[in-house]
Amino acid sequence: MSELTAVAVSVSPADKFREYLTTRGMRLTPERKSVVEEVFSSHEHFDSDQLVDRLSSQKEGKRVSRATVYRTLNEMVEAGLLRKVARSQNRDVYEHDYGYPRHDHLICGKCGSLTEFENAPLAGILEQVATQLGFRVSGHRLEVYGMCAACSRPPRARHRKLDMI
Amino acid sequence: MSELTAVAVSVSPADKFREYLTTRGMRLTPERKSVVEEVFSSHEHFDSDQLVDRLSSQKEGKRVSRATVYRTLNEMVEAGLLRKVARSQNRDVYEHDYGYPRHDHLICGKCGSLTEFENAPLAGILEQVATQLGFRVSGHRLEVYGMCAACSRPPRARHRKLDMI
DNA sequence: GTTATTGCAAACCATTTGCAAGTGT
DNA sequence: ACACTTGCAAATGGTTTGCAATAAC
Repeated sequence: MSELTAVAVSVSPADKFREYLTTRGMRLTPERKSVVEEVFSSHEHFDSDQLVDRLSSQKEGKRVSRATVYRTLNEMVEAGLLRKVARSQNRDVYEHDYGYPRHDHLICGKCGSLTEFENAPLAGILEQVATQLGFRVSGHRLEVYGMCAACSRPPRARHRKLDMI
Repeated sequence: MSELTAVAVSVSPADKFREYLTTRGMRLTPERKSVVEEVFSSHEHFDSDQLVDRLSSQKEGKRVSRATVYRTLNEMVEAGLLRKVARSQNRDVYEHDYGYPRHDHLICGKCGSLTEFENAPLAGILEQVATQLGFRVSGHRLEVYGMCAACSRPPRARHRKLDMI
């Protein structure tokens, strides 16, 4: 078993961030560390405001100013740790882009739930289309709108066809 | 040949808008008419600012205040005439949603330009994925990010130096 | 020391809104 | 008269930025 592999998968978001910061002559300060750790403590989507709240309710000196949160989030996007996934209620929404597989979303118009899915052929199609138009792809965002399984199901027991005869 | 068909396709955006406005007890004022007509005078994507400019440079009394442009654009989205297609340079970008085929976009991260494309297999894939997850699709939004042909080209190549000798 | 970084408050900026004056019926 | 509209200017609200104080190297 390769040690390299073990090492590769064990690079924490904070380490990955430090790596990126170093190449830009920047440091992984306590504030930035707090932000990265808080962000990667849960896989939920979030916006800047929610993150500031979560950082405010921390025990001790973990508080980080709103300005620094914004600045750090931008750096994390640049570093490939986060991705702006959508705009909801006039706010940027982020999700993990590191240690998490690429995926797209089914968005239920009724209950608002997000369902993630992966589809390999998709990327191929996009690449092909883009190439034809001389466009260099760096990423994409795909949101499929409709109604999720739960919301499609009638609230009560389903009507069995036989009952209708 | 059916007259009904002829009538159906001849409904102008302005008429469609008036129809919608009427159902809400609103009127197709000269200002609103100017906006609709300017918007549908070209198939290009546009943002509010560009539209205000276009309306300002009109000959006579066609000028419409910024506030009214914003208000009217929102109504047109509600009426199904326009669609907010993306956010570019921190601005909402609109495109025709009436009398125009469905398509997706390549978005250049450098110059912000939008390129449209149509791809039939795409819808099939989405339908298939969704079905597997019990999701009923009603629509989607796909934005492909990257760099457009013009921006990928080295700066020199853009203006041909030979012409300047 | 020098350079990066933080927090605060102010600035930004696209979009929205309150309101008084105007317009069509 | 009445209800809808407009344009102006002011407000909103998420995000960015200038700057002086602070911390890491």
